[in-house]
Amino acid sequence: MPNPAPTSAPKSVLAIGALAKRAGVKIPTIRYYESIGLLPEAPRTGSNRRTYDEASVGRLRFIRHARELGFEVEAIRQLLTLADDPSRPCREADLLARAHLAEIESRITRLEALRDEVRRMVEGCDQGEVRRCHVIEVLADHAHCLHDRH
Amino acid sequence: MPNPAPTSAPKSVLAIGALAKRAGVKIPTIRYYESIGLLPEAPRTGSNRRTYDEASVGRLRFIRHARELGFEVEAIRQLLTLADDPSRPCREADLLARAHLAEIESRITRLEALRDEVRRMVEGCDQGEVRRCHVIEVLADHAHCLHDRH
DNA sequence: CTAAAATCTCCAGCGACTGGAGGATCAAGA
DNA sequence: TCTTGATCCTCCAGTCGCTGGAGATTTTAG
Repeated sequence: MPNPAPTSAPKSVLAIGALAKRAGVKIPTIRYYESIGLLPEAPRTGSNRRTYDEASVGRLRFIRHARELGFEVEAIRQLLTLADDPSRPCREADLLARAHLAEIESRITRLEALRDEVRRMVEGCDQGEVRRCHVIEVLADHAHCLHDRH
Repeated sequence: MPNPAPTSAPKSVLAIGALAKRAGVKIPTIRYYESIGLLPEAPRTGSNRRTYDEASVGRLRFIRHARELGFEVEAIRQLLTLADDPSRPCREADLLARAHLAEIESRITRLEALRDEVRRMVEGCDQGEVRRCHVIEVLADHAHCLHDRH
């Protein structure tokens, strides 16, 4: 009895380990995402193992990518809701991303001030005794700093 | 019965709340620092309240400042050990700070890549439907990104 | 004297995972 | 067929650096 669609694309049902590899996240992270509702509850095999498909890979990659871009889980939850309903206006996603952009820029600014501070600190060190150590001095007294806020 | 030293310079013994204000940290944070050994155990009054002095203000400011500069608690612990012994060569403090500087610079670089990504994402949005939303697209597919690593 | 403010200890929670214990199940080789 | 090792399951505890609440006590101001 010939198979109608011989070796027809193995349907690609993935175990959690395979999904983890494909999406580049650790297994416990996947279970964690499921537990907080970022991923839907995966269908189980008879022996209670989670099963995934290609769509899962996409969704998980979406999440991972958003996390790498620094989005918080709550923001991702909103983005996923948006992404799941393609007919909605994307203004919300846009606003989310814009807020995130502002946050990133602020972080960069603060880190640059910080970098200047630490650089000054390191450059002022004459490698002598701690007694005269610029690093220690600066840490002990904010007045040595150029910036009020780090 | 006259007091031998009548109101002689209040010795400036600080309660935890006063210390918190002077050093700019919250009260539970002070207790937390004590619990992890960043601050020594404070001497107590008869009624079990912690007491501090000017030196405590300095030490706590040192810690807070180092935290603001992004040092981890473990690094601060080391720095405090160094600062407490002014006769030691400051090479260790210098190395610590240099390692920290490298870390900061790396963070800035990664954040800049991230910022470019998100900026591109936002600028590509035509405010239409999610169907065509650049933000969603980029998040769904890393291939849209300029950088491999964020 | 009383009422409010400050402090105490203990414990739980945040976010975003990470890892281990102890047990079940699967896939492959001898 | 048996066995070994890999993979999976759940549950729970730990990470880091705090933060805040409950409930009890003590200090301070009016």
